[in-house]
Amino acid sequence: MARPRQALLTRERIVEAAATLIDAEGLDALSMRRLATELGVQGPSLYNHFATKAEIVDAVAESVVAEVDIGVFADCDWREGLRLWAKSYHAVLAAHPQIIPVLATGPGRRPHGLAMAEAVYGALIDAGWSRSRATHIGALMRYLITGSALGSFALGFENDPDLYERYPHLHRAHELAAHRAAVDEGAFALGLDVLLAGLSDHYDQGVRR
Amino acid sequence: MARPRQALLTRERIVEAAATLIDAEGLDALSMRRLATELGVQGPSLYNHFATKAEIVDAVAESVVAEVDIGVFADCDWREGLRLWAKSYHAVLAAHPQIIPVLATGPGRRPHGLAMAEAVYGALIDAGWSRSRATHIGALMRYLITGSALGSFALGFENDPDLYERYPHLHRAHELAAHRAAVDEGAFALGLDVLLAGLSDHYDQGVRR
DNA sequence: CGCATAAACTAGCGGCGTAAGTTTTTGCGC
DNA sequence: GCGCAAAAACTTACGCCGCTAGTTTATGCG
Repeated sequence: MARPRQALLTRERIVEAAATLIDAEGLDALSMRRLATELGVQGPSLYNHFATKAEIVDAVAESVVAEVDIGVFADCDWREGLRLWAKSYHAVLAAHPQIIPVLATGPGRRPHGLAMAEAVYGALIDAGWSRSRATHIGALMRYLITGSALGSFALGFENDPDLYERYPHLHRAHELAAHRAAVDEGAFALGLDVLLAGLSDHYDQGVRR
Repeated sequence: MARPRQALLTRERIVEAAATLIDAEGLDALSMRRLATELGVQGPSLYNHFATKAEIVDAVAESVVAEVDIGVFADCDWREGLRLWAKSYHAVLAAHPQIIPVLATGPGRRPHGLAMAEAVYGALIDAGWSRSRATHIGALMRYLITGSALGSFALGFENDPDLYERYPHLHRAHELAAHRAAVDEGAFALGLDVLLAGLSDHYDQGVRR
């Protein structure tokens, strides 16, 4: 086949297929040949639309970030805005767990990522926080959100009681594996409450820098 | 060469070389052939000592975790113990940034990882926190520590002023790239202070579950 | 109508993790 | 002291991978 009368691929179709594949089978399952097959095409044809595989993965990450609701900062207290945004972000990551490592480590210099940073940072600045404090608070929220999403804590415990015999306090740790999601939810909720309450105290006492 | 009179490889030598390679050139630079070359040996010989590449990476991660000081919980308040442990963990990650993605996402079912979990969880239980709260607090600290170490926040901003023209609050964001380490340090310090202060309040008010 | 461009193709390079089978040395049981 | 299994290196090779190069053909603009 040479050039078809109607283009088989578009950037949108590629990103969509890649996102579906990643969601269903994980990051490792995404290869250029596999993705192309999924689209009814030969591997290298993808390079007519994206320069590298990393660009495709980036675009998938961007499409996920785009799902986060950043309209929540309008007309509400910065505390409430942060809380709603964090919950929205958290929910989006929970819906797309396989892409989280990319979001946790990757850049994010694409429009939606920047728009989100702008919204968070802007809300904090508008509330009266200093530029450096706003930056720190934004980063902090990210640590909490992506960290709980990575779910690495409970994930580390295998469902094997024998493993923990030597560690008295961990003798029930194997039960954690079954409750991984609940642990991360609980830790996330606790972290969100404690952080917002603490920052709120600083704010009310005028410590904004 | 068949079997040499003196074994060329040991698990220790392999892990050490892998750690050095990862620290110096990153996770992507670690391939079985490259690592073997570094050890003066052919690629597949490594499989006489480790079953898979993942096992080697795991062992490197374990050797990094082993550097964290978990003796800090002895004879001190849980708050001070957590703070000292967090700072030690943070410092270790800062010294080995390339391995952080593995620690942030990976299991951790090896002795040193378990010993660390035991120490943290045990200290919280001994202080009177409920099992579920102790679990949540441990997870929360991990989010903060690994999140700030991943340094993904400031990393996302390229040193290109033009990029931010459309985002009024981000017009100085490009400066962040140069201060990535400082941002993560600041956010980590803020997070540690706020979290410990907040948890301390809960504790003093008897809210331990 | 002509032609640059776009979008598919095929072929192939170098690298990857790892499996299989070979050779030689070691060290233990008889 | 000897025989032989296990250990530890080797070579070869398979099937992936990301990506490059060059080819073909349809499209759409001047």
